[in-house]
Amino acid sequence: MEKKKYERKTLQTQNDIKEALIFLMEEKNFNTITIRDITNCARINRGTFYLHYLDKYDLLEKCEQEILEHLDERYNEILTPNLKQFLISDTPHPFIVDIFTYFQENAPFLKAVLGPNGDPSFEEKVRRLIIKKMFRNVSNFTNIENLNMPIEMIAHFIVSALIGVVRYWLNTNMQQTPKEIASMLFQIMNKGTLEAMGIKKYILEHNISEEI
Amino acid sequence: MEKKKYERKTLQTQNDIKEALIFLMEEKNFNTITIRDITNCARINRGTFYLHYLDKYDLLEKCEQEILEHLDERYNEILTPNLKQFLISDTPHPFIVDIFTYFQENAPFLKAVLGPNGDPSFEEKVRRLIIKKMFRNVSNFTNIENLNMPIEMIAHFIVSALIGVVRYWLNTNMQQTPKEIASMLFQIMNKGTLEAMGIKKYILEHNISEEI
DNA sequence: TAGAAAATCAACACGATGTTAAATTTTAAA
DNA sequence: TTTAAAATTTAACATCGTGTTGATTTTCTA
Repeated sequence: MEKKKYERKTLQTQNDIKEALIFLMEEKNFNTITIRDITNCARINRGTFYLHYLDKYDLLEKCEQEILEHLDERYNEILTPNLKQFLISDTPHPFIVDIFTYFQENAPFLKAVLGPNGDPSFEEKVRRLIIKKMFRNVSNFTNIENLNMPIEMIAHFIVSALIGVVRYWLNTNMQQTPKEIASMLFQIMNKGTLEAMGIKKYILEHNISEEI
Repeated sequence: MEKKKYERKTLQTQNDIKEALIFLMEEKNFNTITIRDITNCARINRGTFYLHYLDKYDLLEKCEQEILEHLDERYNEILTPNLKQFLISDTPHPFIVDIFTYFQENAPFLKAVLGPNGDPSFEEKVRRLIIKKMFRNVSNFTNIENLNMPIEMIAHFIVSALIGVVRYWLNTNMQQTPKEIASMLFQIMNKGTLEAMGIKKYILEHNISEEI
């Protein structure tokens, strides 16, 4: 109680700072953003910034940590779902739908931090988190030893593709619902890319010669 | 002739500077690297740096541009290959093999610039370049209008997955040959991820119940 | 409304930046 | 080997962002 006396004001200031950072990151590179830029944008004194954060990297990391912790908490209870839906339909795994939903809720920050002026170490942290969640039980459903490539490689393939689709989706202003985009993602993953592009079908129908 | 009199020395200095940048980027964040760090590492005077580059961002961009131009030139003559090999075998597209080969040749720089301390705008440029090359003729092999998702989305899926596999490969010190890793990538793309992970087969063999 | 917490303000030392002019070293051609 | 041009070095400079400090003002809430 006594420690949280004035926390409303503090939180307001910290929120102003974070919003200023997100606003600035949408148009200029994080490297070129100065503390003064941030405090001007947040309409606070430059000294105030240092009452809350060590430096701009500390600020960025705390913004990122917030996202990562929410993502982590949000999916700790999700159990391994019905596997059949992977195989017989395009119904996406609810874990993936929730990822898109959460990314949609935090679109401005994530668009900035995953964008060309963003922070590649954040993307790596997201990759690691998702791989941890998605692949924790994978050995229950396949013999890893029998595969002719490392399972980690497939994991990186999937997670990079997932984040790539997220980035595409954010950059095209989220024309699809989270469920729709997750369903599209699942179609590509399950059918393979050639089938998803309709190339297999087209070649059969048009009887394309072997050499072109 | 008269203009290239002393270019050997100039090129040597510029090369020293670039090598110093790559060396430093392997261990510390680009943002935290100073001009003095670079010139100390390259054993040249700090002022000399400014005879060659505007600032460290100019240096980074010129290093990146070199890679991108080589990538671009290298594949301008590659024709659309036999499409059947996409469908009936795991023989990877020579374009993809060449990407891995070129990335292997420039592993130290690419590992650094695609890594967590790297430059996300470079990855975007690589994505754009590869999409341009890979998808220039795609409408010859499928009816884009009939797809139930945007072809650009599939393009971003594929290219992000490709770069994800490249990153995995670089970070695990390239245990596979370019042809091997490209072949693995193609297996995942063509079979789909579930089949590549052996999950379809496992579930059929073990008769796993619908709910778990 | 009084007291405590938070934010502001002004001033400071510090270090990296980018520029300059003069001196020095390196290079390649005569 | 000499020599003139080119490249680099050196030292000095103003500028800017950083992070800190102590005194002051504003804001909140009890």
